[in-house]
Amino acid sequence: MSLTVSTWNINSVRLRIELVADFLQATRPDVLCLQETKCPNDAFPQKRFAALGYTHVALNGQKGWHGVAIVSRLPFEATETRSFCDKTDCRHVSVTFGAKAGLAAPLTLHDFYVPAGGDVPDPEANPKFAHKLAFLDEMRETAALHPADGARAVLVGDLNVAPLENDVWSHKQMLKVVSHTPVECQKLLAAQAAGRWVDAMRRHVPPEKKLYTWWSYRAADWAASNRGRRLDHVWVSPALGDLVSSITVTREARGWTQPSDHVPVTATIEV
DNA sequence: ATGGTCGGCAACCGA
Repeated sequence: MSLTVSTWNINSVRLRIELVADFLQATRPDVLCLQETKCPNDAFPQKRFAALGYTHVALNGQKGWHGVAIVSRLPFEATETRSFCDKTDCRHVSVTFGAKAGLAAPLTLHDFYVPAGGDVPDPEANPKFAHKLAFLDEMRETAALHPADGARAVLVGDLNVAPLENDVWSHKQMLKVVSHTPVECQKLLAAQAAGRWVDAMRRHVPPEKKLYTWWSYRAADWAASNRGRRLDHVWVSPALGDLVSSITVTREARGWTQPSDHVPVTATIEV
């Protein structure tokens, strides 16, 4: 069977619930992972998702900012949230699919929202950048993010780092801009390598080609200037490396009315 | 070289 998983930094799920509904009705992924829900769990628009067929929900939200959520048409065997850097920030939720979803073997899905890191790329001067680097180090060291041989796992989310040269509009001009500094890129790639994760988006779009999932709100004309970054990612364990049959970046979502600055990324996995 | 825009929540902070 095919499993379709979408990831989208929605920048307030309550403000943009109609955009989410439109996307779900058009794309019908089995699972949608959201970041920056900016919504406490008791205020999450769960009924709206249920009406769209997404009756299974795993939440890790808080008031005002951050927050992640997984909504699914398929039931979970288990859900989990993890905290990083000894903070209460809501930046991770994971679910495991299994027999209840019709899978012969379990599959774990992690949804991440990595700290943005502020403006100054110096951990001495900027505690937010220090937090981002520590978060990436902890991702690298976390045993739960090192799938065992043969295990089926997917890691998606807004990782807030565009690690490759063609993940940004200008590698040279972005070298000192938070999200593409060498230290962040190296730490993100180290976390990826430590878990033996496969970058599924770059399996489908060669690294020579520009690929973006985010465009700043500050551009006068985001589409014309096209100064994008690939901040959102889909990683799969080696067991799934050859089983991702499609990757779709819904670029047009950036042009919808009152959009998020991120667009959805959808992966189809032959499980 | 600089400033440009959002969202939450009610001042600015975080992105």
